Amino acid sequence: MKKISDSTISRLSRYYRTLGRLIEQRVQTVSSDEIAEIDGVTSAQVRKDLSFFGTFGKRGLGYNTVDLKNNIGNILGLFKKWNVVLIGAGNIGRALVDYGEFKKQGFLIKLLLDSDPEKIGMKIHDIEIQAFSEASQLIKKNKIQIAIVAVPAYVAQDVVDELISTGIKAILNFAPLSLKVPKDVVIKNENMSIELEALSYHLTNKL
Amino acid sequence: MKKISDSTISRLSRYYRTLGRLIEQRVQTVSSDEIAEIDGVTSAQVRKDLSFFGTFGKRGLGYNTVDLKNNIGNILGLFKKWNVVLIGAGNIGRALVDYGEFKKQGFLIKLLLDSDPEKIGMKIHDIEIQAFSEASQLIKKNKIQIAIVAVPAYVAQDVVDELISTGIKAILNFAPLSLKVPKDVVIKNENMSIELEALSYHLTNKL
DNA sequence: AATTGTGAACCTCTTCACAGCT
DNA sequence: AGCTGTGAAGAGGTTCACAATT
Repeated sequence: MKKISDSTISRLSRYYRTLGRLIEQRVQTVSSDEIAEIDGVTSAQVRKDLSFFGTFGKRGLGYNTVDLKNNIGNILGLFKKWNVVLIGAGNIGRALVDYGEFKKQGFLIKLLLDSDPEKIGMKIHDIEIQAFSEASQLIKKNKIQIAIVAVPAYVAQDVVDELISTGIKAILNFAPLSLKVPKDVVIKNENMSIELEALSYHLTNKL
Repeated sequence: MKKISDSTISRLSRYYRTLGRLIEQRVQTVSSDEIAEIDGVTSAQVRKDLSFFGTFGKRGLGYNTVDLKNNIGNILGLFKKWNVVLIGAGNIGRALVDYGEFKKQGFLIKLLLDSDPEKIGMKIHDIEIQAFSEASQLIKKNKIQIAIVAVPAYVAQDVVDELISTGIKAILNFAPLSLKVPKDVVIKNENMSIELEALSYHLTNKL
């Protein structure tokens, strides 16, 4: 399949949510222009993004909201269930377990690992914290496909290396540094500090 | 000043962290090649990013780590203190207050606002939760410059409109939808679901 | 000899504009 | 008449490659 840009994928996620809200409002048909307006992009962008994957609209009429949402859901693989391991039971880790949104979308946190002996055996929402040293067998046993890394920066690369050696191919990294992964592994970074620093930059230089 | 791309700004944040780690390791001089290698970009990219703001290196020698870190810190405005209001004392809000990293970097959460009467008066780490209805005067009194929005999607646009009317020009949004802001306001989105969905896409289509 | 700083070439993503359906 | 789908044009970002400097 042709290489699709990251920006296209993240816009598809946004259209998907937008369609969800439109459907809640009983809207049955929508034009690329309307989606574009809601999500702050151009209508050509919306049509181009969709065109990489097929033709989902009717000329002259627009898109059926329910159909388009299902099509995007399929493209993104959102109707599957994904088993997730979360490494690091600190503040961020805890918030992520609490955050119900993931579960609703099919990302199931099955495993909670930490290296701190004090934390092992404790539970967060019915999930018991287990030792990171057991990662390899637990990840296999629980058929985990996605890892969320919420550990301090100085151990993050080691944790990721270990995860990759157990066969994990998709990682969401919260540690504030760039991690090295082989090119068959996808890693996405979530870094609140970087976004805050972008705000700092704009306040400093634009005003 | 020439328009600098968002990607340049976020790479500068990453170089800044990398330089911090190098300095901890007593490294005094670094080449664009070494920074590039650590952060997974090309050396030309590093030099080009820096060139928008000045010339910080010595040909043949590279960059002094401490000087370069300070220069980038100044560019990003990281040596200022920023007063931050956090709207929404739910899971994410709570984790953000707990997360000590912000404070270290000069982002001071001064104000915690929520609309839930049950929560008002409660404290998180010495910060009392106050009513969002008081936003306007509290934001002015506390000289707040940055708002972090961690409220449910369906109220996020109203919250943001209210914040903008009080004069806020920089917003970090955790609600999973696109928000409309005037063009003199900077808004950055932090959306874990979108990154997870990108992982879902890659697992679904690449394997 | 090594490494920066940068114009030019290159590549990728976005927007335009219009033919083609409904 | 209205709106999609898309090739072509345009804009923007990245990499190349080399003169300039230490």
